[in-house]
Amino acid sequence: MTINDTTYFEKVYAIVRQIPYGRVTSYGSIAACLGMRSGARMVGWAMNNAHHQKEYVPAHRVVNRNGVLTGKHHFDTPGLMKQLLENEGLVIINDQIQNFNDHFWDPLTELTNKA
DNA sequence: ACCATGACGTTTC
DNA sequence: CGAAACGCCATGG
Repeated sequence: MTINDTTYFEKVYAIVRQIPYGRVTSYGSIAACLGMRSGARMVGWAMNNAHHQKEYVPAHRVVNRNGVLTGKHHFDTPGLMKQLLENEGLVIINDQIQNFNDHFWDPLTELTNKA
């Protein structure tokens, strides 16, 4: 992947790794945090590469804008993502996070305010 | 160098 | 309100 260093990939990983326990975020928010308007696809793509990273990336905490586990199929097992999220106290119904907005963690707001 | 694809998102029909 | 098309940036063939 020619991943030398300064790639948006690492930025995405950095954000995803900073997602608190029991919290979730969306690709678009991460993309926006990186400065991309609609680079959400790239974020998802980065997640795909996340599996290549030596450091574990809680990709299960990253879902689409609808709070749907779109990428669950990309995990080791289709049910792993849902299992992990439920393990964190989240409620998943039909591959969709209930009270998604309540568990939503915005990197822009959280990181900007705290950092 | 060009075309096709992708774990998304927004706008239009 | 529901579905479809387009847009975005980057990677792979």
